Amino acid sequence: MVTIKDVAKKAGVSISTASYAINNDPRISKETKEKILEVAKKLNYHPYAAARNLKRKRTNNIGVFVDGFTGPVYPRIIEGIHAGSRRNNFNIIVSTGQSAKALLLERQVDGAVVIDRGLDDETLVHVAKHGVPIIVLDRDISGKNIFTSMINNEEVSYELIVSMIKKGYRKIGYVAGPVTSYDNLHRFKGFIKALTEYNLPTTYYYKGDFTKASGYRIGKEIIESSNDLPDFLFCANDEMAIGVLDSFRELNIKVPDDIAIAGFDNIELSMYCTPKLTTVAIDHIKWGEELAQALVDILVNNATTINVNTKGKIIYRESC
Amino acid sequence: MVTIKDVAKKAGVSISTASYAINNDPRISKETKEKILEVAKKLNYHPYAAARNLKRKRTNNIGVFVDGFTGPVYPRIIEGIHAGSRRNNFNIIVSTGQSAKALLLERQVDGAVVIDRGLDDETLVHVAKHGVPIIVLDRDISGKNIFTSMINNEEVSYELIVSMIKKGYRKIGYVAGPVTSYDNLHRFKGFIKALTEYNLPTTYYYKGDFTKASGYRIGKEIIESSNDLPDFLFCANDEMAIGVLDSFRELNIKVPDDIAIAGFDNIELSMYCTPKLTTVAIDHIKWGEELAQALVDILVNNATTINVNTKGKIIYRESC
DNA sequence: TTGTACGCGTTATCAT
DNA sequence: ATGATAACGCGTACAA
Repeated sequence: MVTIKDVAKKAGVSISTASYAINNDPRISKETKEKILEVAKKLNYHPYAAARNLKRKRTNNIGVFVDGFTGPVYPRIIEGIHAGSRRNNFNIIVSTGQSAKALLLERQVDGAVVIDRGLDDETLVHVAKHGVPIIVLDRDISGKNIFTSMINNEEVSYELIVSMIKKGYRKIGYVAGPVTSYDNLHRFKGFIKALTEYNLPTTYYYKGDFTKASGYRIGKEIIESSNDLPDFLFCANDEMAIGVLDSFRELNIKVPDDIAIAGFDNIELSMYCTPKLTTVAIDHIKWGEELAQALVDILVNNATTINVNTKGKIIYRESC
Repeated sequence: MVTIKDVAKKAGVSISTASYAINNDPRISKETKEKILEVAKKLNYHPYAAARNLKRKRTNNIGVFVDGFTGPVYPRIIEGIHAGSRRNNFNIIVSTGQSAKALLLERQVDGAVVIDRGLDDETLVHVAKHGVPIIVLDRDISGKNIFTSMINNEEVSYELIVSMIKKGYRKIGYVAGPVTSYDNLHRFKGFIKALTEYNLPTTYYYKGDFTKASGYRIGKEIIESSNDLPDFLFCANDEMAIGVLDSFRELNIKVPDDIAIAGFDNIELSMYCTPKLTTVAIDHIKWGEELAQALVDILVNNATTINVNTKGKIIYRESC
């Protein structure tokens, strides 16, 4: 392994001089600096992260911790975070599950964006308290050095429901995500607010878990086990909406004529399913960029608050 | 920050005893070990990765470096790699672009799976030579400590084309991915082999780049700028096939009646587009698991070869 | 079974 | 402008 020692020796300077040159310290003369950098290049020297991190007590890595890598939403947020991080010379490390926990606990990242329900509150609070700032998405948790960023779920859901009420729908149902999801919770609040305001029944409630499979199951159940059908279903995300669509197609329920449907997220599939899905669009990439910038501000500029909130935009298509 | 020193002091033992206990060294008595672990737990001690890595000269991290996080294929491979890594107590670090390069060069990973055209051969060869084993996918590159894993692209493509020839298709076209792609190259070879064998013209060739947009463009061009149309189009991946489908729909070309289409990858969308796409299924998750296992074998068991190849399976649907 | 002491590669303080 | 050296936290060879 080629170390800074080798560079120093070959360049005929001391180790500290080599280090200064490599780290752009101004007190090194131009010529020696150039000489050293040239040697470093020739030897293909790269600082050894483990040693540098140990000494500096930071890594220049930002962690992005997600539930999983599949799915239509996370990849886009990550893409954005990557762009924002690189602009600030931070590397991004994406991980999940136990890997993510280890990376956090053993301090292989300086800060993190967490969209991973699998990472327990206790761990997050602990590492945050000890100096690793954390931004959580879709989660209600607070503590020193923990920040949250959200979508205006409640407002936009409310707006969507009201617009459907004005179109004449009266028996409006909600296909819910997991109760642990902040997003789900606030979409539901908007839904309830609209129905309450218009004195409509709130009994059409179906419990899913954000997966297409749960939507499919719910679609079947609604049709097969009840004769009081809703006329419009607001699904807490697109994937469930598409699952419902699948089951309705099999059961010969016409959308939107028999039952109208809307989703949330504007995933790619929502444009390709039949009928095309009315949904709420989120600019996930831009959101990710802003998240990274906010984290960097905390890390290098000692910012103590963040203000990253993203606005959903309703996109009307064929399903309602 | 709580260090092993704190643990040792609180437990009333020396630093090395604490270290032994934490690392399961057999020479520590059961009671002292339990005592130490208890104290570590209470203090919420976690070894500091930077220090441990520096001393051990390894990180227990496996890097997964991809072109980008979006798209239907990578996330599934990553999911598999994660599962395989965790089984062996390795953490996975997913990254891209400059972040990935830095992570490699500064040795923040012990080994890596690379599916990132942006990482140049030179970098890969260099770090591999210096002891970081690399498995590359969809790429032709060789060197010490560099391994490759592939799909049986050529065979399965050949098989697909032959089956179409037997159905009576004669004017068979190829919608190509980037020429830098090994996958594309071998799918093309299978295509050519079949056509040559059956004495069919190989003039229907269209140059895309694996994106849906390029497929869309090609679809338009084929119809608008030529009066000698192919009767079957084999697309080097599903995304381009779906782009072609989109353009054909707009141009009122019936699939498969006017022109039949097949893709490759069996992405989720291929089941939802109209008509449903005939394609080649790859079990990406299983592939990822095997990749991780192979890398671990190299890392801990000093394996010097790998044998991870995945077989595509043709799935006939409506598009041909 | 446990403790002492050194070294990993780097940065940074202090002296020259 | 440059060099000598201590320190970061951990693991381990060796001594006891």
